[in-house]
Amino acid sequence: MDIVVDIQAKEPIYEQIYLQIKQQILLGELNSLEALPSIRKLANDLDVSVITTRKAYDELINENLVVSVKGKGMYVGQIDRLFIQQNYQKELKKQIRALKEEASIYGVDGAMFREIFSQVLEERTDI
Amino acid sequence: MDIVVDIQAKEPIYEQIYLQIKQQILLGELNSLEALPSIRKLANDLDVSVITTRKAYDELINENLVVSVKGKGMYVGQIDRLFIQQNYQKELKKQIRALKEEASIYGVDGAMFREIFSQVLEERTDI
Amino acid sequence: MDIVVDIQAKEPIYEQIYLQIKQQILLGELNSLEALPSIRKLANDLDVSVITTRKAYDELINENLVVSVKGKGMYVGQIDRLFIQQNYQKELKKQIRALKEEASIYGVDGAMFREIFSQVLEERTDI
Amino acid sequence: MDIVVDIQAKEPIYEQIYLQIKQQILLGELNSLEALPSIRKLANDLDVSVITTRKAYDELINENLVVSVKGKGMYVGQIDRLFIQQNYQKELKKQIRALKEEASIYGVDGAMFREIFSQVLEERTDI
DNA sequence: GTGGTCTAGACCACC
DNA sequence: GTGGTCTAGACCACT
Repeated sequence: MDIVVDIQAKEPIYEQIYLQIKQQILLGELNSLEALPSIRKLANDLDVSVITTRKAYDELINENLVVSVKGKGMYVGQIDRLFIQQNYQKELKKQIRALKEEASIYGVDGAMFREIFSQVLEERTDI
Repeated sequence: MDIVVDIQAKEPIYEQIYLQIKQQILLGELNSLEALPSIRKLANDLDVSVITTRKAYDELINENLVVSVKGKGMYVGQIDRLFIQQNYQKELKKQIRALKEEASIYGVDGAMFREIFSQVLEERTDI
Repeated sequence: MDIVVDIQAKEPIYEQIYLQIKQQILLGELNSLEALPSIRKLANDLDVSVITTRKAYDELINENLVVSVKGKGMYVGQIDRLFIQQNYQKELKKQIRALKEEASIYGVDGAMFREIFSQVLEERTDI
Repeated sequence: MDIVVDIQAKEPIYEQIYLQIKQQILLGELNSLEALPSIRKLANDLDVSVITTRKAYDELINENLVVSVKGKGMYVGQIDRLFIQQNYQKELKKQIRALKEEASIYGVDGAMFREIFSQVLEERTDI
């Protein structure tokens, strides 16, 4: 489990932890039913408070990505990738809409927006 | 000057004010050197505290969009729209890249991303 | 009399007017006993309030650069250039000291300060 | 953290605080990521309002000299001293040029300017 | 009248 | 405990 917390970032620390675990689960780096570090151990490793790691796990449990087994620890849940992806698509649309609206403030119209978007999509992605 | 504040929104009030004035300046609805409502008048009109309108103006001054003249009032600064738009385009590209990377975590590949993007762009924007 | 007021400048308007008249007197562009525009005319020409031009003239009178003749108007005073220059030298030293102190904050020591100073002094001044 | 505020000084209190913290950061007396006193503690120690210390910190955050971490406190940012010093040197040159030009108005020519400058540089700085 | 500075409170989210 | 936001007052310099 590689997790890095950036104290300078504007997102809360618990969200950084939450996002990184979520990402590793979705990418298949952590497999279903695999054990995760305990709240206390993770807090210790990252040098943050127990409350912070608990909050991160709470969100993951809430989204069924992680299951907590009393007396044993935290485990990666059974993932329904299709469901998650569909949910994400709604979120993605929202974000694109927000971007488009912001762009219009700066005088970037639909055509220009599409052009910029295409440029980015055509960039080589390997570093 | 049409400014609307939603006291229930999660964005700070001063940010709402800041964004709306910024938008009107960037869109050219307010011209360079044109007078803006005074801190007190705006606070009164919007029924918020003087500190809140001041903070909004402070940010605008910080970005050189507004100049404050002691004893006279607030004025729209001399804006280089082209420069601002070019800077923004770089920022926009960064954000699209981040979105694309995030999407790949959720299993949304380039083609699907482009498809979702097109759907959003074709939405009617008036509502 | 060419006077320009910059509403965006951070110095008060009365000070801008004061400084420009003072400069023209010191440079000999305005000669001793020459008539100056009245407070009201100047206020009108510059599109500022009478109070503002009065304040500028008050300072000039205070420094004996201008004399006000009741019922007639404002006139350039008899200038003691040597006295003014000596006074200014004290002011100049203060400013250089302040600059030097500020420089030390940024890690610019005496030698570096002298070097930068020399570079500026050797610049061609025309243009 | 030694900070002294002079309530009688003409500079705003928040600026005094801002300058002294900035100085200590730039001089390396405070290291990157080191914790700074909290807004409340500093306000208490200096016997000024919380708003005043906040404004000082706000300016420092604005210049990326300080980072604020919600729920934890204020920390010294990661500073690129070389970059800052180089930027400052440009600013310093501008100021010296302005001073030189002002001096010429008062009849202080290049040689005299250099002489006055040398006198100041040779003053002992400890007092 | 205006903006610039300052005070003494308050509630919230986060750690 | 911390910083982020907000309120309702105040005095000053400038126009």
